[in-house]
Amino acid sequence: MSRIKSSGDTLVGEELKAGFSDRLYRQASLFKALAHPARLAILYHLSEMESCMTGDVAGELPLSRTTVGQHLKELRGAGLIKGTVEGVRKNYCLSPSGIKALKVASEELLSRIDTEEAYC
Amino acid sequence: MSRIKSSGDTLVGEELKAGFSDRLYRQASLFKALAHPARLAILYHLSEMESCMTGDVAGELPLSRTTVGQHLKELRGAGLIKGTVEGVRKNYCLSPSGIKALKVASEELLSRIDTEEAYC
DNA sequence: ATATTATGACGCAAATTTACGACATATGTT
DNA sequence: AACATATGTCGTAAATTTGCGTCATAATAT
Repeated sequence: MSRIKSSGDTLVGEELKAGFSDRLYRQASLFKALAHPARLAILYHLSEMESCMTGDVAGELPLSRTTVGQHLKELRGAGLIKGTVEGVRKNYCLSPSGIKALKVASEELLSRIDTEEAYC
Repeated sequence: MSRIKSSGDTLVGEELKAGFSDRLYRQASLFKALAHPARLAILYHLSEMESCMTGDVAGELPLSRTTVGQHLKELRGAGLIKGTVEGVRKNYCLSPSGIKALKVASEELLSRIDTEEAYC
């Protein structure tokens, strides 16, 4: 690895990792946020509920509240969801801008690699 | 791992993991294949070259030949690329069916979570 | 003030991923 | 046959991810 992992992590600043372009790193982290069934489940859940609390989701998934909290944190870090405090609880919902970024990234990738025939 | 990784692998068997639906697991593994800059770089490279050898890609990336080989293996496992033997070397290229599956998966996800306004 | 409730943060263990060097194998060359 | 070339496999080390229990904190309720 030898990757320099700073503190902020969320949307901070993409610091000089090994040798790939920032764009690749950015795209990869968006997809990484989708690379776990629990996170996909959370996104789907949020799309149906329009908003919900950590405890809520935890009840729906085969995972502990703490673990769900971590996945929520990662989704938030990727910018795909955001949360607002509402008294004791926190309300999470999909973040239009993050979803948009994901859309752009996947469209860019797919438009480049989409092909009808195999060359080998 | 502990995953039974058979030969054909791609859409094989999805055996009993924790508690999410097979569909979520399948989608997640497709996205996981895209969750590393090196793998994205390989896909982009293949889209430009139409086909290429392991050694080739390794030359383009800041990684050893062995490591690139592992990433190629993962992409192949996800069904996104395939390779044909050509004498001493192996030729890799994008796999239309795998790309198609990815396209379907990301379209499904995006159509479900796409939203104009934030609910919190 | 004292419970109760909902969360995030911290610490830890197990499982995975990532990266590589050293080998083994197979195909062409000379 | 002896060599060089292109790959895949194995073993290993380091870094990350995943999952979860335990605490600390903050907002309500009693």
